[in-house]
Amino acid sequence: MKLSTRSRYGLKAVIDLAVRYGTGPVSLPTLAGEQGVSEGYLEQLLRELKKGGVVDTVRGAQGGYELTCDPGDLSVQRVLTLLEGSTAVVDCVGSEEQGCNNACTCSARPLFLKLQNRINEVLEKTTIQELADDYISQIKQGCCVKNVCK
Amino acid sequence: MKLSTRSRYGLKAVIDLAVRYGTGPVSLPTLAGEQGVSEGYLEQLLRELKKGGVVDTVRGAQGGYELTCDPGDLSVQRVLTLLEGSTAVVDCVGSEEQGCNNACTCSARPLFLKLQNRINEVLEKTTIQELADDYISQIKQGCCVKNVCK
DNA sequence: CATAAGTCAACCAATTTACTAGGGTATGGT
DNA sequence: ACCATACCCTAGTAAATTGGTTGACTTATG
Repeated sequence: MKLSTRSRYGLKAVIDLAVRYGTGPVSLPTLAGEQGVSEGYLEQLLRELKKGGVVDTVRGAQGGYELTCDPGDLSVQRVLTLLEGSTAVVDCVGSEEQGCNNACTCSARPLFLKLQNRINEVLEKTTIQELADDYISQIKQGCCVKNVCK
Repeated sequence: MKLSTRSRYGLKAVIDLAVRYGTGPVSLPTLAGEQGVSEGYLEQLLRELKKGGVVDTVRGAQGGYELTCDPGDLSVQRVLTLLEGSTAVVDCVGSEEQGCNNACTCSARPLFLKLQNRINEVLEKTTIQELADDYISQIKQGCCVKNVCK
């Protein structure tokens, strides 16, 4: 049931980009430095996000990454799906409906469906903007310093 | 975010035991046969469930496994926690609160907390009895035959 | 005492995860 | 022109996890 570090690092990078939305591209060294992740690893995650159209890049000096859309229009679901491949707890209740031909007699299926629904509700309704706002207000209260968290 | 086969096989075995609750022990070959899992593998899962006090065993001929309590008093949460180790999506929001000392400035933490709450709601409120009842009524409608599902 | 059945430890192969390394390409400033 | 900055891409790899299998042992029933 665990979320991979891919998802955690990637999501936090997106939130970072949201905080800086509209102020020009943010470089990989900046993003990686803030989270204590290696540049090489984070770059791979950002590339997935680029493929998925969530971030855009500017090459060359003074380049970097930026969100392609308003963070208020970006759901956590979309970000995690790109990073994780899928947010399904079991394949047979995912959006791709990978064929389990025993669906109707799988004794655990009703549970899986209910669980997946609740999860999707949260992931779809929560926007990156909300998380960025929460984060900013935490920072303003100045309780700690860094966003580093394994 | 995926549930392991451990959890799926183990949970389904427990539901199987719930369906037969009160009718004496069910043998490993019976349980394994019904789900198309190897006996060796399922045995490991059942052993965890025994350690956790969810099932009890009777050794020797005509022995087998049985639930230690009424399926109506057994939550899915309890079963999955034994099989999966923990149902936390990230360690820092699990019940053991494994120390992330940056909790207050982790930009993704509010999301993780909300997500975990919704998941726990479902897992704690759903009883094995409910799943067993659903399953029995599905079977009575006779749509397919087996409970085998990878 | 033979047979059915749970107990337990050890091992194994494949896959996934979480990275690292290193070479390539584009852009801006001097 | 040149160089520093920064994204682009592929490949490799160590460790952990997953999903098992094997086999020796113990305990009860008939």
